[in-house]
Amino acid sequence: MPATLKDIAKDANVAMSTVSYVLSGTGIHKVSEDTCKRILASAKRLHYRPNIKARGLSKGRTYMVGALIRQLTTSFIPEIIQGLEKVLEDNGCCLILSTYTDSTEFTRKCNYLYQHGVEGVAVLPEEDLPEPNTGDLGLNRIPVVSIASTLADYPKVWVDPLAVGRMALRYLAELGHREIAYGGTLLPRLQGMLELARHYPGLRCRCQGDLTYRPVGGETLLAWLRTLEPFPTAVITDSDIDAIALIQAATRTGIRVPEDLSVVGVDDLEVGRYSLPALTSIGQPKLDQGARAAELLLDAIDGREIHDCILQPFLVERQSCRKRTN
Amino acid sequence: MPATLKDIAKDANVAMSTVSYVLSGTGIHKVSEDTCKRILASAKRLHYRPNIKARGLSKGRTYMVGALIRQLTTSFIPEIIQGLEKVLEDNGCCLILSTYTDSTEFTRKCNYLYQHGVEGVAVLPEEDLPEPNTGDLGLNRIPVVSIASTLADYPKVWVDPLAVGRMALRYLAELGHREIAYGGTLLPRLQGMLELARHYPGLRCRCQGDLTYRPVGGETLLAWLRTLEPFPTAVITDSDIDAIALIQAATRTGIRVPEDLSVVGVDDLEVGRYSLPALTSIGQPKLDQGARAAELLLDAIDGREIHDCILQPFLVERQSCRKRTN
DNA sequence: CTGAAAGCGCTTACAG
DNA sequence: CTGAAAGCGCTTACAG
Repeated sequence: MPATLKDIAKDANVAMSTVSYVLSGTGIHKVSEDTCKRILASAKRLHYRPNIKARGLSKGRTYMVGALIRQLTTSFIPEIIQGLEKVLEDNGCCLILSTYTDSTEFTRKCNYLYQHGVEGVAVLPEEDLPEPNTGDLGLNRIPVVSIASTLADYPKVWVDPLAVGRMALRYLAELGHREIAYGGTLLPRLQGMLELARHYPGLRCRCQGDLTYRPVGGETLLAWLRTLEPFPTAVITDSDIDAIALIQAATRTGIRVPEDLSVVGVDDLEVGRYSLPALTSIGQPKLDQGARAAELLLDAIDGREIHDCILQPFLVERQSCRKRTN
Repeated sequence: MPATLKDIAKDANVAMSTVSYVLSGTGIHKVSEDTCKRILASAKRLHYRPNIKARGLSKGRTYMVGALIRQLTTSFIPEIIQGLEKVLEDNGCCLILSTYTDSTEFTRKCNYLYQHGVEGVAVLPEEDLPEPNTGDLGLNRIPVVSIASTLADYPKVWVDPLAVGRMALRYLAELGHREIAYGGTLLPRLQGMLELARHYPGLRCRCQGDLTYRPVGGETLLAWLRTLEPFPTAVITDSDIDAIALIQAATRTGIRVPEDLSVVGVDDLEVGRYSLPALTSIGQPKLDQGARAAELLLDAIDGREIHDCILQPFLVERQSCRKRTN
């Protein structure tokens, strides 16, 4: 078993409090250099490592932060988590991972995290899923930050969706495209596109009639594109996954990407590099979102007031788009 | 602030110990039904939730387990983590996530996890990276289990590599292929292939001359294939990522997959579904590996003896292979 | 500059 | 059946 403060105190022949002062650094200035050295030596010799949870108990802290996520396996979540973890660790906290699949489980996991004593939690819901019952978290009175989501009740870290729409549209417009389809369902992104579209005479940007409906799979998206007259020369999807699925469906039916159709995805997922053609995408900062969320959480835990953090997307140009030729 | 045992005791007008007995369930039989009810009522009314870390302090436990991983973003790690987390949560423990990039950081993270009090740790090194200094973990005297790796010093959960090799080769052999290349570098997998190859007259399975060398990217792999005479009709790679990269390189140079070349990947990653053609792969159980590792860890923490756990791979047939025609 | 003491929120023999 | 007390490993006024 590990050495405790008491062991060190005995070994160095001083009071426990003195040991605490030097080993925690909180009162090191009021201990004589000599005593200090003796204590440090004992600590080293006995391989002392502070028991963080005991420290927490007396300071009313746990040094734990939770991450509540839908799916670790999809999309850009893992990178966000790494960003979170990095900043938390740098600040002496640890990250507890918790996943849920539905709102019942969400509630259970809130309790679970809370009982384990997390001092704050980062929520990462995915847009295409029903909103979790956030009351569960509010109940506990611990700071919450949502990441990459529009979850209403909490401070959030996210990427400006208007900028995403604008960036995708501008890229295609500059390539000469004038018949552009938006295959997604996010209103703010669409808004960004439409606002910008006005600046390009003759540019038409069309979307699906039912924006509450989320197309499942490339076939569905392709079927919708086929209803457009004329057939668009470029399409913007809501994610790289959608874009790749669309490319697969198109390729199967003889539509060539990018020769016949330019495709822009969103997220800059790793899979985009493995698709054929490699996918051009509007990327969103991932590590950064996690890191910023961690900073907000840490601030809130320290009692500081926090505000939403909006990050900007970036363009990743690969091979799925080309200049309009026809 | 949350209600404590003391609050409940005062509210229900009994001793703290009595409250502890009923709320923790450890002595509920020795408390009268009436007292019991009063306590339960108070607890509910004051929204009592036990402070797990305080409980842990007196029981000498922390109910925390760590996962030490190289990269959360690649490969099948996220699914393994989900498997870990599920079983841990079911057993009242929480999962602390920690990532490292090199052996210095590995050491730091070991200390970090240890100081936070984890009772055990699951290590998930990736094969293509230098082995971390596992002594760091041993020093701490807490149980360690390695997952999906050959890390020597610890009990492990992994997939039988011979079976992986056998399964890939059998599949291609049954499709009629006789000139098969193994583009990976894992000896046990190769061994599985070669053992099985004997049963197919005329089958030749070739590998790279330097098995310590890990080909980077599809171009490199393709270049190696081109040195073979005759050009193989099928190739087995070490991962889906390698396989997809190879397919991209091949496609670019006019080699059609699967018409000219059948390709089998390993891991059954999600990206395999998005590649063109969709990738046939030897899958490995992921959630299961995580779950089994968690069980082992929990057993070891309880002081039980544990043994390696070997799982079997499975075949996921998609479109990157076809019957040999030439 | 140093130490005895109380407290963080729980558990668990031990006595009654 | 119930309660007073000590202890888990730390921190931090407070007194000397």
